[in-house]
Amino acid sequence: METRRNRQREATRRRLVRAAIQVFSELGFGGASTREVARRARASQSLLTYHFPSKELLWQAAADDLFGRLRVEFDRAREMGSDIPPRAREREMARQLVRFSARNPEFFRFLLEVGRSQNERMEWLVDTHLTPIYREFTASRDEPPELLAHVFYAIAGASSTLFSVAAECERLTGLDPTTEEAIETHAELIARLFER
Amino acid sequence: METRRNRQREATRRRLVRAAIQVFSELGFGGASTREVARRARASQSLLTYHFPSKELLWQAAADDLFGRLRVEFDRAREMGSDIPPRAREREMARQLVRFSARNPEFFRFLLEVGRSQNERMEWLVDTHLTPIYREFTASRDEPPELLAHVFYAIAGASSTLFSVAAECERLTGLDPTTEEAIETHAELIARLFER
DNA sequence: GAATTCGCTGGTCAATTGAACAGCGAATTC
DNA sequence: GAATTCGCTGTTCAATTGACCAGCGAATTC
Repeated sequence: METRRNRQREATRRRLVRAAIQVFSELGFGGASTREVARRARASQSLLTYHFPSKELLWQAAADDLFGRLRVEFDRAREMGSDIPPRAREREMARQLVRFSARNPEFFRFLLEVGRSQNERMEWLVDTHLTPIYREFTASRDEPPELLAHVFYAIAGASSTLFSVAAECERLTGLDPTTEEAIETHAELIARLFER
Repeated sequence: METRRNRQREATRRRLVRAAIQVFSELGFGGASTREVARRARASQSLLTYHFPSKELLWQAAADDLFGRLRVEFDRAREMGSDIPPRAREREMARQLVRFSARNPEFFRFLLEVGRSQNERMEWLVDTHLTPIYREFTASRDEPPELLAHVFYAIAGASSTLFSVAAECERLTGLDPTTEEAIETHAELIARLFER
């Protein structure tokens, strides 16, 4: 039911999840504190634990949100690309991936943080969110099967690293990766790199 | 002087730094605790704070060690490649980078963790260690200058991501990135990708 | 319009954190 | 061989952590 309470409730949860995504992606799971998340969402820590009874569940909610965004992007891209020849479609998909990475740098930071070691969060993320994505990837590609994993991580890394370390990149190279120009340049580079 | 005390001292510090690299790369700076580092080095926490008075300094020592390994690799590669034609040399450099990433997955995890946000550690790492490396990179490449940063991070990401998330990759794709075969396959892929 | 639900607050808890401290005792220096 | 250095230990401390709980009061339901 769409009561005023429910609307307010969902708005609050969104604020909390958004803050959680930021803090987790900046500080990692262990480095992030629930109080810092609450602070950024302009909420009390007790409100946070009310909506998300444990840090674990908060992290899962953040992951759900991020993968939801990717899902939206994917579906839109597939729809738009259904009538384009396969060669041009692959190029466009690569471009879209770069643009997604630029708009959601937190996404790959999540993946990189959790994939480092064997732990429950990694297993949950793989089983819940990553496996369906990888399945789609393998189905859309015609590389020999023993190369699929290599290409997958090469594309992912090449597309996202620039945006994942934007602050470092700017200080090191002078390039600000968040500008529209930088994003499109990178998209073009990645698309060229992985064609064929 | 090479006294017995000094030898023991250096051995202990090496043990501590090695453990620190592991823990920092797995849990990030904020997630890592000095007690966990000490535990893995089979030392007491007070011994750790004796050799490295603050967590910050321990982290710097770990970074110094990791960049030292890269420096050794670089120098060796440059030496060996001095009489090879530039085209083949670039290929071999790419291969060496992949092998280094495979043997030192902690290296890029460090970079990715620290580059996420503006903070003192990031600035220290860029100014102390990253800048000289990036300078060498730009000098050895003949891309147009506005592409250099893009290529730099594309190569870095494509080479290292597979090994940075080895645990995740194995669960997701079934491929164990730590095997010799996987490493060489990835090296070949990256070398082909970035040639020309 | 009375009863009840429920989003939210403030306070509290044990556990963990990074750091500091006073001492011990074997290795070194004189 | 006496004096001293110094690598190392055990303990302690204040601060921060994730989680829990008893209530309040406006929105909802009856």
